[in-house]
Amino acid sequence: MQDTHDQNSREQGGYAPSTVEIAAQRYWNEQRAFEVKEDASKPKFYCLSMLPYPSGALHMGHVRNYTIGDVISRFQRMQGKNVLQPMGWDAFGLPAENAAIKNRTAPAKWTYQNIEHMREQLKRMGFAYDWTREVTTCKPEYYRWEQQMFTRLMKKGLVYRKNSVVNWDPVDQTVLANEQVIDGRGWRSGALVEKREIPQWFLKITAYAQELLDGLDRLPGWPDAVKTMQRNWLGRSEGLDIQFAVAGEAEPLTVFTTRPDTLMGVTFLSVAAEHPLALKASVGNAGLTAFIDECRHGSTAEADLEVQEKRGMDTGIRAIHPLTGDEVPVWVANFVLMGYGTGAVMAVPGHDERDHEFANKYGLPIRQVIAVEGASAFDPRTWHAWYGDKTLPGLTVVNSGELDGKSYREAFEHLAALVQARAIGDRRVNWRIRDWGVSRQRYWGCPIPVIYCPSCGAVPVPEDQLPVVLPEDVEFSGVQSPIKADPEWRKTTCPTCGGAAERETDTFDTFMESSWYYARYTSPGANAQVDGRANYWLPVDQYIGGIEHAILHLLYFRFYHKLLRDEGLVDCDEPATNLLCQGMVIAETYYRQEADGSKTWFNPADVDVQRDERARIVGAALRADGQPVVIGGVEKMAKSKNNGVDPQSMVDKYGADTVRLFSMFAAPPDQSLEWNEAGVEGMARFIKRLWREIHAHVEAGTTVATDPAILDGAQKTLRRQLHETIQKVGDDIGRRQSFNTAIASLMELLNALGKSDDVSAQGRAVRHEAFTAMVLLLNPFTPHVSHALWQVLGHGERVLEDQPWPVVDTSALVRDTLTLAVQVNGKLRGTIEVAASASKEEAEALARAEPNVAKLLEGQTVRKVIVVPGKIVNIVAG
RNA sequence: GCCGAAAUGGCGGAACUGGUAGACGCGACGGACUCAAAAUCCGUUUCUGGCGACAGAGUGUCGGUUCGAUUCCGACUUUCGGCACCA
Repeated sequence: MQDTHDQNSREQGGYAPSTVEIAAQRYWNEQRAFEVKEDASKPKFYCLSMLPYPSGALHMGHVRNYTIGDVISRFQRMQGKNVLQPMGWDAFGLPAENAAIKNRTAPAKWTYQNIEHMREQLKRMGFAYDWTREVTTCKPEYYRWEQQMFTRLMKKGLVYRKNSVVNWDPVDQTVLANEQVIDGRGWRSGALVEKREIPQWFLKITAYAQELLDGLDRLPGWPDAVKTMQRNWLGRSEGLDIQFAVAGEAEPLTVFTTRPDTLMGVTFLSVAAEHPLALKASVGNAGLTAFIDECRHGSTAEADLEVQEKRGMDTGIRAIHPLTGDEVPVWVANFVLMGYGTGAVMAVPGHDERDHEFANKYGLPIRQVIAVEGASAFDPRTWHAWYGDKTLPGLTVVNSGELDGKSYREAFEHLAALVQARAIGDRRVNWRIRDWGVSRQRYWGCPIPVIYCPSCGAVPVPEDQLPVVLPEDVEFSGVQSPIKADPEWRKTTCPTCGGAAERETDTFDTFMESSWYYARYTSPGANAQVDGRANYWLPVDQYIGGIEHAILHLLYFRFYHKLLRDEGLVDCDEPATNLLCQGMVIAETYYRQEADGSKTWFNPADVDVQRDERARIVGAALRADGQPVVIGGVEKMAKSKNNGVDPQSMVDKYGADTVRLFSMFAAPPDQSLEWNEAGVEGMARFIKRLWREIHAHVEAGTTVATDPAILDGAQKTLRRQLHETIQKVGDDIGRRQSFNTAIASLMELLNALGKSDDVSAQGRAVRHEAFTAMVLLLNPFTPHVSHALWQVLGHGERVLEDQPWPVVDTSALVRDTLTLAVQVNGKLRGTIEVAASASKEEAEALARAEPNVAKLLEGQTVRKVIVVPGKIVNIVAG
């Protein structure tokens, strides 16, 4: 069906986006243009965008992500590469369960419907995907290999089960995700959330921590910000384990510290509320029991724990300081986490900021044991940054007996030797990263392939019994997982002894599926997790996704790749050589304050803005009633602020090429992109203009080939701009990934072409050369209109990705003269034209002769002249 | 709180390796075409002063290095992303 916009366009000169786009898409489809096979004769290029969660409809974040990937894919194919660009669905997850409760549908049905719809939307965008490799992670033919890998890792000892803390909703009797805990309460029940320990499965990512850290140095194609965040997340630290004997206990309390040099400043120890010692001390101690119970409330999220008020209580237990033999009290503190290290830390309030705050609050002693040359006086009441900085030059240990006068390193080595000799500790490398907890107490996920046998324990499901299939046709209320509620599903027999046994009813973290999908795309239909084709395509040459995945997904992705490698399934060490993290898509928000204090949010599409005489926005009004609305600022597109712009409506109105072009033009890929419909119209104008200019050019008759030898000055200048543009667009896409400036230079070229009205044979020849190149240069961004205009230019119907990228004629780039800026004392005072061959002396002479400059130099002494060839002359005078 | 980013005209952004700040687009203003409108085309558009040539100021704030700083260094402010069960 034709929309009105197309009809208008047709009357006005011909560009009808939906006709053009559907025709191009049909042609690609018929040609199977983007299906690829392994081909050893060509360099391969694997371009991968993070797969979407099928939430219902494509949003602008998807459009942006996938347009970047498509631009890079089409560009690389035009460079002669064998390009793989696949797409799939990260189909398990919490939103399907929420939708299921709301709509009374099974999560599977909702998910599959969403996939159908979103696949059509992706196709309408014209992305060059090889759909024969599509992956849907909630299907047994996908997740069975994930289950197989897990059972193999169990046998290798890379999997273990231990107790771990979850958010427990005591009213709904269910585990909550961090997202479902709002201000310490369950989002549905409103009940105060409790921490509860339950047994869960873990993958030993810590066994690969060192390799994950070292590997970052071999990833020059990853952004430094991501590598830095991963380094800090891994958090390698060298320190000592030190044992403190506990009065009346056989077992000592072991703490890990990176600051053994401050050991003499220890005035107490802190343990987590869940620490066995704390629990033991609380028996018969009502106050302590109440405090520990209170620590159980609230969320498990680290951000919440870090900002909560630091609180503690003396357990009454006394530890023995290993150097002095003095008694030091053991406190329970709410900021010590059982999951970190040993769940116990030594407190040095003189030289640790958190301990300092804690000690001042509870009146615990504060001791200075570190001095720094030239630093302020030590005041136990007031924290100064130098107290806790071990890297400062001139740091020496004080008030510490045998350690006095030592540097950080000397004290560290001294104590390392001492604790080793006395067998009360050792050197240890500690990591901040914790093992990956993969158990989820949810239904819509991949079943964990484990069987619990009363006599054999936890047994992996044998490979010939995989997959363990998740039933899809279920009643879902949300109170409990259907496979947990069903007394029959779990019943099975033990693979080892044959006795009655039960299946694990937890499912995997959905990061598990998204950690290896990139490898599965290489091996569609393989009767293994991946097959030999993986080593043709891997590693991924360009990975594209949101910066919000900088740590978790991208670390699990790297970890899982190493697991695949160590299973002998892939050869390389890292999954992706280049990474591009795109920014968010944001939009203006508008609202009205309601009488009850709530806000009603209005979509930007329904609001008009008002401006003052200087074009500044001074207000906004709802189009429907003309009454004012409050401008709420630019924020990430979200349902809660009603500022989402539906890509479908934009494609219907302007066409996919315009939407693609705007999303690549409005901002650099790694920055946030503000959606602005007036800007979209600007892109539509550009495409329409190109369409009109090319049609007008072709209708004016035939052309001859360009003969550079006989061009006049204006023709040479235009052709130089053309070849400068070819050079810039190739460099901007291929090296800089600066798509917005590539498009800007194409707009400048069209502006220049529009200004020339040279109808001579060579004038038309240069225009023809320029239009032909432009259609190819624009093809990665606007493939549909390029497909149509290529035929208009008389080149026949082609898959343009098989046309070679335009080649720069370097002889066309030569300039006879250059413009230099002339500064006096660093301030611009004029410009001069110099011959390209001019010497520094000639440039300086011309600069001094420039009238404005000469006037300023009158009566001044020239002290120095700096000439930067081709750029600037700076005359320092006074 | 910790880790990582970002800040430039009325707005989105450009300036790639320290060398003419504001390319390109939007918006606004003026004009052409039109009976009129839409569409299209042309021109102006950082701020202040000046008829003008031009002068002064200017890239979040404060300070530094340099002949020259949006770019490098130090301190700070604000906003955004992540913080392990949202994906």
